[in-house]
Amino acid sequence: MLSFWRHGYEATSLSDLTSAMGITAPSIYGAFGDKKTLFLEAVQLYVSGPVNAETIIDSAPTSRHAAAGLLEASAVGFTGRDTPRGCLLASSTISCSAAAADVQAELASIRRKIETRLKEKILRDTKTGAAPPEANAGALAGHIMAVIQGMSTLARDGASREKLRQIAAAAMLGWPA
Amino acid sequence: MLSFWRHGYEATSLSDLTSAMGITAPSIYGAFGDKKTLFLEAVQLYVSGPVNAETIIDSAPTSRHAAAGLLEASAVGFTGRDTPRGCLLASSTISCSAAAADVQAELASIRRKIETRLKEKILRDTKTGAAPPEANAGALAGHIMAVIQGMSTLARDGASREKLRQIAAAAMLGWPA
DNA sequence: ACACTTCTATAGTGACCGATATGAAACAAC
DNA sequence: GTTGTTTCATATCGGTCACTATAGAAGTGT
Repeated sequence: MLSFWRHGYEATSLSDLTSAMGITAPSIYGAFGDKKTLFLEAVQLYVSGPVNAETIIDSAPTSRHAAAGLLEASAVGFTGRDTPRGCLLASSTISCSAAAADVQAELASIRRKIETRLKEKILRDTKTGAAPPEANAGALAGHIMAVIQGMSTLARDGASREKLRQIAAAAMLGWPA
Repeated sequence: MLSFWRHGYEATSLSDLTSAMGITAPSIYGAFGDKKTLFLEAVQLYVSGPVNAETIIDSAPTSRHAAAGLLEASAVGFTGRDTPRGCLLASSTISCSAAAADVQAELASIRRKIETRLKEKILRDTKTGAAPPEANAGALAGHIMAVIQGMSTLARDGASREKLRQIAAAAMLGWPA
């Protein structure tokens, strides 16, 4: 999975996987079917890990806390010592061939779900008074998602955890109320 | 070049290029040397085109105008009718094999140059009074770059030009002064 | 001990990758 | 008209891709 994280879906070859996992190709195909399924199961592990977006959003008291929590988790998670830089979900199928368009769409769908969940959290806050009623929930959620995507690329380019934290702080400067 | 833009550096094959350019493989190698050089020349064309980051930054009256101008140019450029979605510079080497690490580093260097130029514009404004002296130039510039990176991915995922404009507006809400 | 199932490794499938050697066609010089 | 040079396409290079057919090893039940 680290190979998928580091090099992306298509640039990771079966021989990369066999040598990293310590098993041979027929075992992989017996257990997972094909490369695509193996990748999507790795993604599923990633997005439902101990620190995952849905949990952060749902357990936050307000949408502001949710946004800040997502950004902080990203700053930490994208610069881990024992993992590749950046985000598996954000970087592994950004550009790929037409043959992988369905995998790309699958990951885009996961990203959209996270954005929608954040947007609805903001919307609820505008109704309860925890956020100004005129706040543009779609724009705010989209902005946070864009920043997270960008932090992934910056982490891959070598940005430090502290730099990502400063970017997160700059992103939260415009949060309403 | 559109093939590089749409599918990225490694996912674009020589046969994609020959059929798109209407010439044969030996002609490409005679003219450019290899695939890597051809790609980097395409990137050079892209980043020095009629609407390019350096010009936007340098011709803006203030760093605030520069940031807003970069975001607006991104919203428009990433959703063009006759070009692939997103940004060639932001998406074509996000994840690639170890063999393309040098190409990846080259594009990262170009992105860093743009960020540095924006940061220095902000720094100058903090000295002339056009921006508050306590503004964190590095964080602000990094934030704008992250948003642009993220807008590229969102555009690829299908976000409309209007959606990107709203994200840009949300990103500028926190701009100081 | 023996038949049977399960698992995995060796070896190889056709297809495509980036990059070229080779030969034919077009053109310039005289 | 002949020669030398340049241009470009056909055909092919070795290598790697995702994937699998085959066969042997390990384990189980009786």
